[in-house]
This record gives sequence, C-alpha cells and structure tokens, in this order.
Amino acid sequence: MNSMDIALICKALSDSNRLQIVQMLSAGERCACKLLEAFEITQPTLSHHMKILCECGLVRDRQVGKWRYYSLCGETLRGFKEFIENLSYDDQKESGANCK
Amino acid sequence: MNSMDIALICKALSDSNRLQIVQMLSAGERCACKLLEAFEITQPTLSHHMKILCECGLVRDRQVGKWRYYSLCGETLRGFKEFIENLSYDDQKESGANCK
DNA sequence: TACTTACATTGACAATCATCGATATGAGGA
DNA sequence: TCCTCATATCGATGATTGTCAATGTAAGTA
Repeated sequence: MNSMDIALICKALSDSNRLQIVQMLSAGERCACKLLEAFEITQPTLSHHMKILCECGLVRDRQVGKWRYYSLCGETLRGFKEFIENLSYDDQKESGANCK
Repeated sequence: MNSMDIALICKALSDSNRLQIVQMLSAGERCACKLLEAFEITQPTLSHHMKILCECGLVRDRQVGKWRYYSLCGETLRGFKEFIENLSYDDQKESGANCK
C-alpha cells in the first residue's frame, strides 16, 4: 500500500459525511436505506459518497435483491491503520536535515 | 477531538505532497528550505501546504531567525491515531440495522 | 541605510468536488 | 406484462482546491 493509496483513503475520509458513514460501518454492516435515514442528504448524494468509499477500497458492498449492504474492508483498514500508526513524533529526534 | 477535526486532518493528508511532507516530518523536524528541496513545487505552494498542515493541528512550526522549522504535533497525532485505531472491522457483527 | 535571504500573502486560473433534480436500471410483486 | 421500490447514473451548478508568478514582509548583513 503506497502513499497514493493512503492519500486516496484520506481524501475519502476528508468529507465529514463520509467519515461518519465509516464510523457507522465500523459498528457493523448497513444497508443503503439505513445510511440514507441517518444523514440529511439526498439519495444520489449518498450513492456518490458510497462510490468514493468503495473506490478507495475502504468499503465493500454486496447486493441482496433490491438492497445493497455496505461494510468496511478489513484488509484495507488494516493497511491504513498500519500506515498511520507508523507516523511518529519524537521530541528527541535529530534535526540533522536543517539549515546551518 | 470530534469528527470535524478528524475530517480536517484527513483533508490535510489527502494531498499526496502533504502526505509525503508528514512522512518526512515523522523522521524528525525539518526546515522549510529542506522540504522545498525534496519536492517539485514552488515556494508559495509549499508555504500553502504547510499552512494547511498547521491549521489542522498536525504540524507545529517554530521560527529561528530567517528560518522556519516544522515538526509533527505529538498531541494531535495521538488523537488522530486513536480515532483511526478505533475503527473496526468484525465479520461477526450484527447487521441489526438492515432492511427486512 | 541598502541589500539579500527565507518565507508568507495575493490574485488568478484550471481542475476537482459536493450537491441536487431528473432519469435510468434492475429486482421483486401483482 | 405493468407497477413499485431501491439504488445508480447523468448533467448542471456553485464552492473549494492545487498551483504559479508577482509581490510583501521581516530578519540578518554589509
């Protein structure tokens, strides 16, 4: 998982509606109509957001009859978490790459 | 740290240049001129990106004479990591909130 | 004081984005 | 077959974004 993939995931999470959708999915699978109830957006807008979440790999969907169910993708989520976890802050680090 | 703050941080990380800047800062403090060397962007563009990274709280800066040094903010980074870490995927979760 | 250096701000522009209403698709059900 | 329901796609629009050249600012230097 390279930094382009990560940037894509971050872009998907940069919209506050989409971030809340992901939080809902973190509690378990949801169908589109239940997601739609939870937000004050129209159905085309939800569909657009779900497409973006799926395209970055963070969300998977499955269809059952007329309904579409969304859930987080464990593999992508793991890769993303690993990247974020590896960002570090350490007061003691050398500032070797500075001026003067 | 609410989900608006997190969305702002994700937006800051959604640009691939900014994501790489954060990775560089994860290795330690850097001054603006060293960051500028590492990317193929102009100085105003770097300045713009650093402003966005600072405004979401992820990056701190300090000025020494003419030079400006950037580093990750440990506190914000911790809050962000915690949020991401709490996103979970569990195959066994109830799909209680679904249709039919 | 005048000059240089490091960085920020401004203004412009093309590209991307979130959103919506309208419409299409496709799966049941009558 | 015709209708309804759940969702996707299309086309348009106003807002935001990344980028740059030009310019401003503020610190050090001669």
